[in-house]
Amino acid sequence: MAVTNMLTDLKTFTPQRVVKNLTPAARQANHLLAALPAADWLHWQPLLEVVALPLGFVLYESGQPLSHAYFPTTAIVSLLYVMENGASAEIAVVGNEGMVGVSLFMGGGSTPSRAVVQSAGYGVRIRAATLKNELRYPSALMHLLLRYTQALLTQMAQTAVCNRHHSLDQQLCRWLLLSLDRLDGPDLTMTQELIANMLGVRREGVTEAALKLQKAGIIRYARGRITVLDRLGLAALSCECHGVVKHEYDRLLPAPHQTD
Amino acid sequence: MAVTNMLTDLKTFTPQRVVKNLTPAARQANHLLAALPAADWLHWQPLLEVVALPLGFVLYESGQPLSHAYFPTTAIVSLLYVMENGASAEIAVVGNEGMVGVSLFMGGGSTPSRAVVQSAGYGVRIRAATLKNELRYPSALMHLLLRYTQALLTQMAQTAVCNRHHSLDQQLCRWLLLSLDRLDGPDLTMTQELIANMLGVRREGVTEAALKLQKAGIIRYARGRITVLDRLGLAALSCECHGVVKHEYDRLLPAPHQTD
DNA sequence: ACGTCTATGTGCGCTACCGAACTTAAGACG
DNA sequence: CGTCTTAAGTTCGGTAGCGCACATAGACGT
Repeated sequence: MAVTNMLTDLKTFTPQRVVKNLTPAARQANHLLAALPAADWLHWQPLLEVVALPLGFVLYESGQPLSHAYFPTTAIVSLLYVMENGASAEIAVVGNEGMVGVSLFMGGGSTPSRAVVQSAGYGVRIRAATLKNELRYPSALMHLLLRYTQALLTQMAQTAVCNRHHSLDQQLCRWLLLSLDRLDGPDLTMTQELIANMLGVRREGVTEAALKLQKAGIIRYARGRITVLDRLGLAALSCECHGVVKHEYDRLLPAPHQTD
Repeated sequence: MAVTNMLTDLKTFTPQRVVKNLTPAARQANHLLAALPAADWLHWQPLLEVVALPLGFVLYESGQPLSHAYFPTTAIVSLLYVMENGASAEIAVVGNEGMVGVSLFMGGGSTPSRAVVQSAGYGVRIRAATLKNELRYPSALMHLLLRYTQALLTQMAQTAVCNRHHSLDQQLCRWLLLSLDRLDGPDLTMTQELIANMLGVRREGVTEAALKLQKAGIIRYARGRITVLDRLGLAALSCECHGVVKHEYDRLLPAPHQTD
């Protein structure tokens, strides 16, 4: 098993605190926060702070207590599991639709996985103790987070099934779609090496799969920059997994009702 | 991809209502119920009923609203995902340590997976509407269930990783250990065909793996009856996955404090 | 006792993916 | 401008698991 794991070699950045206040824009940028009733938002707002999340930043480490919960806005975070021998696999992706650190309100305080920033950007965070304290009684956010957790559960289940039954080609398509859903444009900054770590396969395998996609005119890429040219083509080549997960997210977390 | 799926061919039994009242024994038989403070138990007891769960009984179907939540006592339930082409894979196992139907209190009401009785036995159930209603406000059971859900999350994540990285041999060991943990004795009633469906592999693959284990004197089996002779041997051949999951269950759901 | 299921064992060619070693080429940086 | 680093492409032998076809052998009903 490949013990080479780029992710473990990356420097551990500390996130840059951003001093500017939470703008309404920052709120709208995360679907969970955006879905909060206005009254709740007024309550939560002073407890939140915007932080930069650089590529490779580790939000929490396997088994370690979480210091904060994060609501990504423009960043994408991978939940990944690193095994004893160093091999890794992504078990879920979190972007502006979700939250990192569900174990905080589930009661465990930690999980045997690691959260790493897969695509640099910004997020909003809240102190672990604060969140725990605030969620002792039911609230709109609590219910929202529970529904989100169920969606996360679905994503993990689907990952398990996909790992078992689908080809690397299909999984690459699924992964690209999953990332695309959480980004603004069609471009992602991501080397094949990193994708291989996420999928838990060889880098060479990703190269071959990516070549096929490029030859088919579905993506274009060079040196860590991938552009998706044909989203529908991707979806056609992907396994059902992406669709199922997306559908479940839509069902559980309907488009944020605009309360501003 | 194998479209043969024994599980879909099994007759759908209706569970036999058991008239006798909930004895203290029935409560102790499920760890979650056993962990409830005595006062809470008095509250919940009249809402529960004991049911027989025969092999192959479907507790809930993918995407369908749940009618009840189940707390297995002697039965074991598989959460499994059936794909469009009929291929299947188990994403988690639930025995007397847990509960089937977490989506009820997570808020979704359904999940894109199926719950099937993998080992016949008994369980305690509660009506979906009742549970939902009772859990609108925080309670001991709610916190317990949330912690349990986090353990389930870990199990799913580990399944995903295991599917990716470990050999069929190792996975069979993991699966046997997972089942053994939820049974009284060292015997399980289970054909290789069914195990193959759970693991999402060929029946022949299971045959070969099982042969190795039998030749090594670790298990003995014949026609749907498997006896584990050497649990430590199993654990030695298994991947780390079983240990990680068990450890996390123990951490999140400590041994029930005896309140009777 | 006989035929019939059903569970298990076995062989065979095939494919996807692995592990390793190497090449090529595009930025980065002096 | 030349050098270094890193991303991506290529090749090759090995292997785990697949799909398929078929053999064997308990269990069980009549």
